[in-house]
Amino acid sequence: MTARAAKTQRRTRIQVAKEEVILEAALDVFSANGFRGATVDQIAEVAGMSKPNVLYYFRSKEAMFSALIASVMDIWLDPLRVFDVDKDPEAELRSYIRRKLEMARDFPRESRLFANEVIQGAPNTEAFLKGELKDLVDEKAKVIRAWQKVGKLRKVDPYHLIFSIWATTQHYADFDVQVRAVLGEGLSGEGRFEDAARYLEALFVNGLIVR
Amino acid sequence: MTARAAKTQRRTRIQVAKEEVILEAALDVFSANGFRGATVDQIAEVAGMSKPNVLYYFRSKEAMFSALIASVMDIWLDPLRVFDVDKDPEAELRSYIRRKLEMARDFPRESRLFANEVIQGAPNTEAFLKGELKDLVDEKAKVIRAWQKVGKLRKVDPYHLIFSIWATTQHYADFDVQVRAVLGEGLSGEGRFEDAARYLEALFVNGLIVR
DNA sequence: GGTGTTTTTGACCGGTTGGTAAACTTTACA
DNA sequence: TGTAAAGTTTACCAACCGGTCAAAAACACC
Repeated sequence: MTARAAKTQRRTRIQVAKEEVILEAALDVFSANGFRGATVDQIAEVAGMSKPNVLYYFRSKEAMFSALIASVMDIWLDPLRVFDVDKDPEAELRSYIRRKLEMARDFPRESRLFANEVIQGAPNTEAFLKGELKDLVDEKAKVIRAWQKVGKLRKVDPYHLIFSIWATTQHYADFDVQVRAVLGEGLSGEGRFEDAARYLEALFVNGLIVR
Repeated sequence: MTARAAKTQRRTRIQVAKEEVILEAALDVFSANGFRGATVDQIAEVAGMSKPNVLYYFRSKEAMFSALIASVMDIWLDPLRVFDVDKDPEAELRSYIRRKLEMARDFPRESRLFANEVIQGAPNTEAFLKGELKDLVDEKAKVIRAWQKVGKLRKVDPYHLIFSIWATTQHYADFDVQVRAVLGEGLSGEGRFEDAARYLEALFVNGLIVR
C-alpha cells in the first residue's frame, strides 16, 4: 500500500514523522518565496531527502501547500476565539493585541505564508475566508457591539477595529525586513517586541492626542 | 542603434510609449504573482506584444522589475514628506491617514508589489529601506518628538507610530480579498473607504476606551 | 522610390521545473 | 528468517522559462 492511498487509513509512524519534516521544510520555503517561487527540490533539500521521496508523501507541490495552509488556518483563528463579552473590554483588547503580537514573533513564517497567499488573491483560501473566518468575525463583532452598548467602548466600526489589530500586529512578521531596516539593528528582538506591545496597547486604549 | 544603448541618449516617442505600456502590464503581473510567479510571456500578453519585443525594450525580467520598484518607491515616500512640525499634530495625523488610505484605494497594485517584495525579504530593495526610507523616518520621528515635547501628542514611540499607520492603511490594499470576504459584497468600494477612514481617524486620535 | 535605422517576430536554445517509472533497500511481522 | 509491504533512489521526461538570433517589417528621411 502506498502512502497516498493510506491517507484515509491509519498512518505509520514513519509517515507521520516524515510528513512533519516535509511540512516544516515546506513552510520554510513557501513562506520565503511564495508558492510559485518555491521549488520541490528546495523543499526536498531543506527536508534532507530526495525530491521523489518528498513526492512519495505528498502527491504534488500543491498538496503540500494546501496541507500547510489548512494547518496554519487553525492556529490563525485561535486568539480571536477567546474574546468574551463578560470580560472587561480594555483587558480583552490588551490581551488580544499581546497574543497576536506574540504570534507574529513566534510564528513569522506562518504569518508570511498567509500574507503571501492573501496578497496574491487567496486562490486556495477563498472558502476559508468567506466561511469560517467571516463567521467568527461576525460573532465577535457582536461582542464588540455589546461592549459599546454598555458604554465601555467607543462606538467605532467593529470590523475595522478587528482589521486594524490584525494589520498592526502581523506587520511585525510580514514586514520584518522593513521594520529592522528602519529601526536599525541596535535593539534586540525582545526589546523590539516590548516596545511594539507597549505602543500598540497605548494606541488602542488611549489614542495619540492629548485632550 | 538599439533601444538599450539608446537609454543614455534621447529616447524616441515610440520607446517612451512602449516602455510605459510594458511597465503597466508588468505592474499588473508582478503585483498579482510576485517576481518569480510572473513570466515574461504573461507580461507580453497583457502588453499586447511578443516576448522578444518586450525584451527589446527591457533587457531582462529583472530590469522591468527594478524599473517598476524604483518608480513605486518615489510615490511611496511622498505622503510622509509633508509632515510639518509647525502644523497641528491632530490635523497632520488625520490628513496623513487619509492620504495613505487614498493611495491604498487608488494604487493597490503598487502597494501589493511592494508588499510582495518586502515579505520575501526585499532582495531588490534593501538599499532603499536602509537609506532613503530610514532617513526620512528618522527625520519625521523628530517632528513627532517635537509635538510630544509641547504636550500635543502622547509620549509613544514615534517609529511604531509610523509603522501602525502604514500597517493599517496598506492593509486595505494588500489584504483586499480578505477584507471583502469578511465584510461581504454589500458595501461599495467608496462606502468601505469612508468607513475605514472614519474608523482609523477615531482610533489614532481617541483610542477605543471610554474614560 | 531608395536607403539606412528602428521595431517586430518566429524559431530556437539551454536550463529548470514538477512529476513519473522502475528498480532497489529497508521495515514490519508471521 | 522469510516475505510482502513500505520507503527510497537513480534516471528520466515533457512542459515551461528567460533569453538570443537572424531575418523580416515598419519607419524616417532624402
